[in-house]
Amino acid sequence: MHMARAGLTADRVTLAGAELADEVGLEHVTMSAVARRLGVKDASLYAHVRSLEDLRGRIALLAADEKTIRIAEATAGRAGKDALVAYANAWRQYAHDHPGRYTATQIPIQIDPELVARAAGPRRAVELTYSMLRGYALEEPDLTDAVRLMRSTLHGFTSLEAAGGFAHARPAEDTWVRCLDALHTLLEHWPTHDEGDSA
Amino acid sequence: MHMARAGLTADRVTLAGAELADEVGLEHVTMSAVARRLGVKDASLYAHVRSLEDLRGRIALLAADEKTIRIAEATAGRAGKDALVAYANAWRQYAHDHPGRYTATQIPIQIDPELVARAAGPRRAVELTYSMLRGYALEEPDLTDAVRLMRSTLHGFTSLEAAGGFAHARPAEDTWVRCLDALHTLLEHWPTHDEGDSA
DNA sequence: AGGAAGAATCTAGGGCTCCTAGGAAAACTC
DNA sequence: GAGTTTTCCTAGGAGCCCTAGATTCTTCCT
Repeated sequence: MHMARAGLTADRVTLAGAELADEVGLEHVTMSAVARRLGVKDASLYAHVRSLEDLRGRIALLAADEKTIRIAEATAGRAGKDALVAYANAWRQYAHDHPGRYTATQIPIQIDPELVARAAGPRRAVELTYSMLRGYALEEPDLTDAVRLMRSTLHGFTSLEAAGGFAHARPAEDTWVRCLDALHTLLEHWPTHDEGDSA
Repeated sequence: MHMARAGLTADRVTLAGAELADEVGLEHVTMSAVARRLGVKDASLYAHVRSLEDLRGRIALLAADEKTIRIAEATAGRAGKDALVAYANAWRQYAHDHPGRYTATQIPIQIDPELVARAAGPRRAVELTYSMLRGYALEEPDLTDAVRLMRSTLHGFTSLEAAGGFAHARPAEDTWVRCLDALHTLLEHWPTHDEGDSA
């Protein structure tokens, strides 16, 4: 008699937490709530996950992996502005589809280093940005700066959009398209260094 | 005998919460912690603040006000790239000086509307961006798009920087300066619409 | 098949948090 | 100085995080 095993595992717990985050917001992802969703007592989760903070970190890494995969698929075989647009749209779409997971991405890094080492997501994400920008003729350190600008703008836009930062006057979608245009032309005409600040 | 009155008020509670947020992080701002810092029992706070969520909202509005004031002071009497740089530096500096308050800014809006109406911060912030960008020859709707791009990039950069998103290879400071250059030239050569997508 | 070893889950409980209800004490008003 | 209002308190319920130790399920060995 009695219940069959729930078949928990660190990954299943993380997934349940991620789903919950998308549904009710990351701040409402609690041990008890995840346990309830899995039909299990909260104490049972601690065999698979060290703490709530650990769980949040795992959700963040899961999100980073998923987002990276989406971007990789979207940009595969594309170059130039095509690649830029595909990259950016995949980023934004992921944030829309998985708002809870995406906000997990933003938490200041306090994740088990061993776990981070095993997750390829964040590292590959940066690499993808680099290779996507290789279509534009940028040399280091301009390339690094461009990568950072790129990531800042995409993150800032999706983040502000999710927080309701854009008043309704003009559709965010239209602004998005124009911003991508702007970024593209900016990357094509990246201001070179020796102008005004060198002796 | 007994204690003298603590002299609490909604603003004093909010300020204590804001200070605590800067010291230990917004997620550790609890009713009990704020009460302890004020030398008071946690139940006493509920005479001034509706709930923890309400308190967080008040901290967010306080931060928005303060940030706006700093930006206004920094850009006063400046124009063009001067104004742009002053604006951006004030933004970033505020995030550095008050990390807890700044992250409060990012919480999805769920603040008492009556409170929001009384706080001029967020509205003035957008107005300031508009007037700062008037130096560049932009017409609507390009102006709105530029404002949004501007805010997205600044928010994204400071947010990623605070989260440790920039590996140590190149100093974030250098990238920052170059990004402002890039934004400036972008605003001067904002891509006009009728190119490629109109019939 | 029987039983030992190991893993997964549960029960019990401590400490902390948010928040409410109602009482005591200070400050203000006249 | 008495009454009113405001400020702060004590008391307590409900929920959450997490630990310790018991219990049940699986697996695997012989």
